[in-house]
Amino acid sequence: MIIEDQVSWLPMFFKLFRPTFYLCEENSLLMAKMKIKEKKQIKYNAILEVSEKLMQLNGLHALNLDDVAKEAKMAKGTLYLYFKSKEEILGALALKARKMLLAAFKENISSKTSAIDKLKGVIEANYLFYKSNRLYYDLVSFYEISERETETPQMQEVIRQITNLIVSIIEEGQENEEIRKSIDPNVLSISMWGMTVGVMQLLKVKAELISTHQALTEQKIIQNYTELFAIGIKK
Amino acid sequence: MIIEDQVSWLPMFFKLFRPTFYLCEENSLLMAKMKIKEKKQIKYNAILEVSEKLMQLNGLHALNLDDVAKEAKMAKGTLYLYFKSKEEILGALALKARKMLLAAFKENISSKTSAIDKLKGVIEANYLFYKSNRLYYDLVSFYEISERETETPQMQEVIRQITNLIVSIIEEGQENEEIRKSIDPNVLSISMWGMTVGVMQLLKVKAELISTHQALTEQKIIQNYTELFAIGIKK
Amino acid sequence: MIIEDQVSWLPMFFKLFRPTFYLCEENSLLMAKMKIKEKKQIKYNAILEVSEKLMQLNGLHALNLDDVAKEAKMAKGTLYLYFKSKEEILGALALKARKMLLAAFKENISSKTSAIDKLKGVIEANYLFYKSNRLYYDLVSFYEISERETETPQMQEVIRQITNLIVSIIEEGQENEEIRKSIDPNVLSISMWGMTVGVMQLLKVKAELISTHQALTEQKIIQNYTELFAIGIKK
Amino acid sequence: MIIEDQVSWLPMFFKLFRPTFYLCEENSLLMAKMKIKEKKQIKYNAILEVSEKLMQLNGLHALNLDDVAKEAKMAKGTLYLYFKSKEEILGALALKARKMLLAAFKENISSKTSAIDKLKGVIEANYLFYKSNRLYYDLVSFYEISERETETPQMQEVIRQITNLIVSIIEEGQENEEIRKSIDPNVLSISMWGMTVGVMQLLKVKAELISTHQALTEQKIIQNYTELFAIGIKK
DNA sequence: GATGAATGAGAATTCATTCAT
DNA sequence: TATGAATGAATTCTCATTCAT
Repeated sequence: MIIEDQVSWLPMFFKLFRPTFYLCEENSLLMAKMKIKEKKQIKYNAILEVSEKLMQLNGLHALNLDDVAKEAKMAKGTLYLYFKSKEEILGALALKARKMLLAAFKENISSKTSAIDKLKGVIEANYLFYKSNRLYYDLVSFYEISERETETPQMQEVIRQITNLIVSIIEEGQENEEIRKSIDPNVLSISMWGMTVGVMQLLKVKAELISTHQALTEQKIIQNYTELFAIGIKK
Repeated sequence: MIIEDQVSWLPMFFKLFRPTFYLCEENSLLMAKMKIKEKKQIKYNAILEVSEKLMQLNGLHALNLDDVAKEAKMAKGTLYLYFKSKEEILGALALKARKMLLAAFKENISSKTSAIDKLKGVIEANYLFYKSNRLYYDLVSFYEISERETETPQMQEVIRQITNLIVSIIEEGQENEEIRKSIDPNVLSISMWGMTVGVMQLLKVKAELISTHQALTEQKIIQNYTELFAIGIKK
Repeated sequence: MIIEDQVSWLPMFFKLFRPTFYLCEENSLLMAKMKIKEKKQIKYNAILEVSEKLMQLNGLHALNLDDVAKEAKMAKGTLYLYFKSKEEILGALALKARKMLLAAFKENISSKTSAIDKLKGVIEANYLFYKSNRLYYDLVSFYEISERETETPQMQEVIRQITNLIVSIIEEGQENEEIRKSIDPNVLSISMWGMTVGVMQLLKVKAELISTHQALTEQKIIQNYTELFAIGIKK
Repeated sequence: MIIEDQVSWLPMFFKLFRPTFYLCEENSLLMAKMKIKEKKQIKYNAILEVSEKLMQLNGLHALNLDDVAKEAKMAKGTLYLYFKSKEEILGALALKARKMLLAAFKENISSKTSAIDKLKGVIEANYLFYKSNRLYYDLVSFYEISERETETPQMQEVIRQITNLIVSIIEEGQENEEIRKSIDPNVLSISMWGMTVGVMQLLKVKAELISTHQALTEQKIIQNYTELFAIGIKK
């Protein structure tokens, strides 16, 4: 590196300065680098935030890079410095959404002791996530219900973590004699994921029907599903 | 139109035929009307058939009215005499798909005696329908998992019939002491629909994952889901 | 067809009118069809003319569909009703250019009797074509000097005709003992084509050099090339 | 720049070295200047090498400054310190290509004694150059067949040298009574250049046609052209 | 009823060049 | 010198819908 080279012709006694020198050099370089990184991160985030905002206004599919650029006060080309394609923007948000969901699961589980309560907690967390982060929920299910070829390894990794989390709860439940041992944890994990996403999706799509039908409320449906699931897996 | 214009220059003596013409007017008018209706129906169906064919070839979303018109040997404008919009074509096919699904449910149930077997039959029919009519299944779930503002009353009606069918099975099961009475049939009906669609969707989206994971097969997942459901509702 | 059907219930005596009727019908239909075809042709030509004009102003490569649409007072989409792509516009003009060149060859040859004079005529026609139809010449050589994958069969056909024309002149010359028989007509035909295009291209590219160099004129170069060629092939 | 800045804070006693430094100043300044020039040259060359490499991979027209910068491990802006524009990079490479071609001519001629053999040698060298340095050949002909306003004096100079070389061979041939004296050497030189480039271009563009046509091979065409040319100019 | 030409707003992506640091 | 983020015009192609005939 440039600096090293220069240092090599510095007279011996000058090297006394090196410690201080390096400290401030290191700091200033580091700070400069950090500033640049931060700036990049800030713009990166700005694009995501604007995209999110626009999607919240107009829906997942109406996202349009012209609008994003305009709203983010950037040139359209600039977007492409941060994301290779529109798809990548969606992907980044979907990744974020999945991570949020995983975090929500972990959070909701942490206070539970029995395996079945934990699984109920996962369903509940899913529901709460859906209720409080509609766009993010949509992003999760968008990639979950459509066959995108564009799922990145990172995105798959989060799903894997979610799956593993559920599988480990199930196994724990089987060891504790809470859950029937005849059920393969992998199979249960995936069908639970399907059922849960399906029920949430239904709440979303049939929101109007549900709100007008006296016997139906979101809570009742969730509760019914949760109980049914719990009974179904119990020993 | 050209023909009308020509008729207008028909010579006087041609009007002699009018009396006879009038005599059979009622019938002929009816017949004419029927013919017209039939003709309309024929074209209407032709458009749907062509659309279906093209969607089967290229997928749900690749449908393109230029191609439909060309394939149906009509002008593009003609399509708009039979359907207000592209959306309406999709809607009509989705309606057909729902009707087919309802029929499949009824068919599969007919041989079953116990309520729980009937409900299992519904799940099975759903799966079989998914396996054998991919496009129609897609059409059902496309409208089921996305919030289309374009669901027509007719489409809702079929869903109502499906719901009613399931509700009545559940009620029958409760009377027979097969199914726990604490469950509200309406609630169960809707959550069953959600779960089932969700699990099917998962099979579709995660097909690759499932096929590469040794512990997973479509059958196992379906079976696991079905059993879990059956146990969950049993008395 | 509609018209046939109606005719079928026309009373006998009305059929007397048919001849006249058909005549005018036929005429009017034909005329309508012709009008439509003509209209299409007019627009098709308009697009080509506008493209040609713009290329003449800004060069072959600056052609831009926005400008074409604006200049032709059409919507951009309309262009795509007449041409599948920008490439096709270029191709159509290049085809026209090749046809014009072939015609120029034939025209210039027609008055010549000896084979060598005919070949000289081809070179001369090439030069005259270049001088009087610069854009078209560019279009010919654009496709001739760049490796387009987009040469259509039609375009290749014209080149084939040009080649055949030259081959047949050479063969004729060999029969007449004008041209050495040791030369393969196919080989000569193609190298003649290469040389000629090359010399023209040079005139074009080095126009400035030529005009400033006292010993050089286009005519001298062409003449020198022509003679050299003639001597080179003579018996 | 960083280095300058640091030097400026060097402690006083470091200046003791300055006398010595001054003694050799003239030299060192020269050396420094040379080093700077060399450094510049190194980067300049690096850019050209990378550009060449990328063009060899993807073709003449696919060159893209983003890629160049990345591959050369420079910032994109840095490219503009060494070249005013992308065009200038191409120009520099085209100049190199022309120089290589001139060198190839000289090399191939050196062993020949008769003027006609030398001219044949030029054609042969052209063909060999085309066969073995495709990119460079493309660069030569790209500037030779398209009217770039960007031909620099340097580039023109090389062409002048090529022309002079050929002119002098022709004159030599005329003195030796090998070549007809009626031909103006300047005219012949330029038409020979045109023909030769044209035939090579044809080999390139019609490569497929040639390879599929039984009567045609590159060698036959070149040979036919060469002979025809030789006969055409012979006394 | 039927036609099909015309529309024109989109939409995604590229890239040579500039310029503040 | 060197950087590299930012620009933004440029460009091709699509397609649901309309409307004059």
